[in-house]
Order: sequence, then C-alpha cells, then structure tokens
Amino acid sequence: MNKIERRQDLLRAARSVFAEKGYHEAKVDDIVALAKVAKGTFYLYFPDKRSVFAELVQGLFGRLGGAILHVDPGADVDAQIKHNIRAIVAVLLDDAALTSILLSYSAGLDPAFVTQVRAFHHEVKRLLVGSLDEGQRLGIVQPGDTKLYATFTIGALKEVLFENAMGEQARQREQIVTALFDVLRRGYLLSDVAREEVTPAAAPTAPAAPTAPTAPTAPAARRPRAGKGTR
Amino acid sequence: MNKIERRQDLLRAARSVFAEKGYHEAKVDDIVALAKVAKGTFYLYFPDKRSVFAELVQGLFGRLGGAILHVDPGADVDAQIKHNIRAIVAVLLDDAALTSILLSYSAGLDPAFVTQVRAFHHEVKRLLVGSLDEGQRLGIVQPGDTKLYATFTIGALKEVLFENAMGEQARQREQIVTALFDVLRRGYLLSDVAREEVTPAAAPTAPAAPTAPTAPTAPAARRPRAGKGTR
DNA sequence: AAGCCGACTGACTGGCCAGTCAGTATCTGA
DNA sequence: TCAGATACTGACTGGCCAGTCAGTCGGCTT
Repeated sequence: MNKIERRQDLLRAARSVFAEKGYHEAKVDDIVALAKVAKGTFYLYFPDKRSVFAELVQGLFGRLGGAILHVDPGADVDAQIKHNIRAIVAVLLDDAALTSILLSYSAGLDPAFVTQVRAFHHEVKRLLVGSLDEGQRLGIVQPGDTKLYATFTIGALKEVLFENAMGEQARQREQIVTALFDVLRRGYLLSDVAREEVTPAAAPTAPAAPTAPTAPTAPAARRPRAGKGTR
Repeated sequence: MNKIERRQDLLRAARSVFAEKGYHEAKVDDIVALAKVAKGTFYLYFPDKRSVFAELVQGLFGRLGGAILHVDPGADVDAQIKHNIRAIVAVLLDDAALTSILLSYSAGLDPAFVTQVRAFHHEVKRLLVGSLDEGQRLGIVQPGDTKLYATFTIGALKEVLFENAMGEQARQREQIVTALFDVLRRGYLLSDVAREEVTPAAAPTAPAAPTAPTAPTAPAARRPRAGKGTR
C-alpha cells in the first residue's frame, strides 16, 4: 500500500461519508474508520477536513468545466445544446455523492468555500446567458429575459440531478437529456387555444379568483401549434 | 414588554440570524444578542435551538400550503396555474430570509427535521404531478413523463426564488410569474421541426449528434447552417 | 544485527457552544 | 411597603470533535 493508494482510499472514504452525511455531520473519525486507518494518518495526507472536501469539489468542477463546450452558432445548434446538457448530466450523475452535497449541503461551510462554489455557479450561468443572448440575436432563442431563462434552466437541471443524487428517482441519462431539451424547446403546457378542441365543457365555475390584471410581459405571439398533435 | 412580544422579538431575531448565517453558523448567542436579551431568556421561550427554527419553517409551510389551490379543470386553467405560481412566488419572496435557508441551508439539521422538509417537498411535487396527469388526460399537458415535468418546474421555481432570496437578483414578482408560465407553455428554444419527433432511447455516445440539416421552423430570423465544429 | 527512517497509531487537548441554574430585578396586589 | 410571583440574567458545565504528537512498527541498508 503506497502513499498514492492510501490517499485515494481516504478520498474515496471521504466522498462516501460527505455524501451520506453532508459536510457538517461528516466526522473525520467516520472517514478514517471507513478508510480503516488511524486518525493521525488522515492528517499525514490532508492538512484538515476542509481540504479533502475542497479537493473533491475541485475535481468535480474540473470535470464539469471540461465537459461544457461553447456553442458555435455556425454549426448544428440543437446537437450542441443537447451535447452540453448530456455532458453535464453525465458528470453529475456519475458523482451522485458529491452532487448531492453541492446541491443541498453546500452551506454552512467556511465562507471562503461557499464563495468558491458560488463563483463556479455564476460562471456557468454567465456562460449560459451569453449563449442565450447570442441565440436571441440569431433568432434561435425566444425574445425575453435571457437571465431568467438561464435561471430556469439551471434550476430545472439541478433539481433532476438532485433527485437522482438523493436516490429518490433513478432515471436514464438520456431520458433526462431528451425531456429537458424538449421542455426548453416547446414547454409542456398546451396553449388554451389548442385546448378548446379537447376539453369537454368549460363551465365557468371560477373556484379560484386569480385576478391577474397585471400581465405586462405579453409574449409577442402565441405560436400556433400546427401539427402538435403528433407523437 | 409582554411575553408575546418578547417571543416575537426572539423569532424575528432568529429569522434574521438563520437567514444570514444558515442553521449551523447561527449561534444562540447571536440570536439573543440581536434580540437584546440574555441567553437564559431564550430558553424560557423555546426548548432549544431546533425548535425556533422548526417553528419558523412550519409557519412558512403553512403559508405556502394555504396559497396553493387545487386546479379545477373545468375553469380557466391558465389563470389558475398562473395564480398558483403567483401565490407561491409571493409567499417565498416575502420571506426571502427563510427561503434562502430552506433552499440551500436545509442540511445538516437533525434528520428528523430534514425529513419534515423533504416530506413537504414531496407533497408539493405529488400535488403537481397529480395536476399534470389530469392535465394530460384532458389534453392540456403534453405527453411525456409528468414527474419529470414537475421536477423541472419545481427546480426552475426554486432557482429563481433562491437567486432572489440571495439578493443576487431583485425581480418583479409578476415578471417571474409571467416568464415561468411562458416557458412552461412554449419553452424558449426555437428549433428545427425535424427534431419534433424524439427517439426515447437515443444513442448515448456521439457528442455531435445526428447531423440534421433541416428545414427551419422559426418565424422570423433565419440562421446559417454549416458543418459542425464543436469549439 | 543494529540502527535508521518513513508510515502509521490513537489517546489526548483545546476550543466551541448548546443548554443550565442559582441568583437578581421588576412587578403586583394586599 | 413588602412578600411572593414572575421575568430575566449571564457565568458556568458538559459533550463533542478537529487537530496533535509522542510513540510503535516494520522494512531496508550497511
């Protein structure tokens, strides 16, 4: 058992423990117990608890960053978008353990660390907003607030991955990719126009009183759903 | 200063501190300092730290649960959906402090508590999935995995609210509502018609997906098409 | 075989903080 | 005015756990 292997053992153990208990509840004692070494050994390989965690997260960030490609508007955009979704999903699904921490347990850590996570998050969003802006110029993206679009997208992605990481739902990678892409492309609600034909009777019972007089952001056009019934 | 007011003071102080530092970093000493009482006083009003937090969260849950109405398919569905989105947004925006904790800091608490939060989350999702299923039967919702739709929706909503709670973006309530609704109804990507039909079990590999030079569908802008070339 | 060295060990310490409680202040009604 | 009740105080304790370090172990060299 050389030093490198031992280090790996510790990292592996740390990852499991962090994933299972979150940062705070993960005790160094748990990690060393799992790695089957004495506590002192841990400190021969890492200066402190924070460091192991940081190293694990750093690795994840690296893999994520490497997976995301800048979208070239000159080529097949759909494919590239799908590719990016797929890449992100792949990385994060393969490391469900860490993902679950980053997505839910990411607080209460040292401020410095939170900052780091936040920064990465911002970077991803910046990148996405940039792409969407460009897409708008090219007519690939609907008019509207791209920052909001980006936020929705990231949120949706985080949530699925989080569910997966938490073991609440085990989904096929490709299913997630396809479904998300489809929602981004056409939503899932059918407009009321198209609906008229399907609904039996529309008795105006009005159980709720929504009262939505304020609806300034009227989207320019409601796309007439031509052959939407297919599928 | 009667007992009720004092209790309110403590609750208010606790809310601020929790919001600012998260559950773990919030010390009872911080709370009592902010409320300007001695530590002992805190324990005259609450059995322990966990309880204050639980009470705060319970209140939020109550308000949220009360705000969500079951959608009646016989009436104006769009309006009701918008109403629900608006109600949730309203509650969560008004309590940015707590929201930020629930959405990010919700871990490392006692397992019992995490369970509670999780349960609520599930309940909301269950409700939404139910509505979507019904919607599908009525042709209001696209075919597809409603659980996935629900997850995306909840994720998107969480993310905007989280950003707002974190003070990263201050958005108009109505803007969020409208934008989210629009995305749910039509997505934001304008895409090739050719990709309308999506294969469920697509080939996983090949980052550069099926080269599909196709006929455009978007109304206005045309976009250049060329060979691909990722990055 | 002797002695050196790097890897490993685990009992221990120091700091932190939730929660306690003996004591003090303030109020209230007789 | 004073006695009892109620509200409040803050120094203190006990438990927990990250991080330490004096010491063991086993392999390698000479």
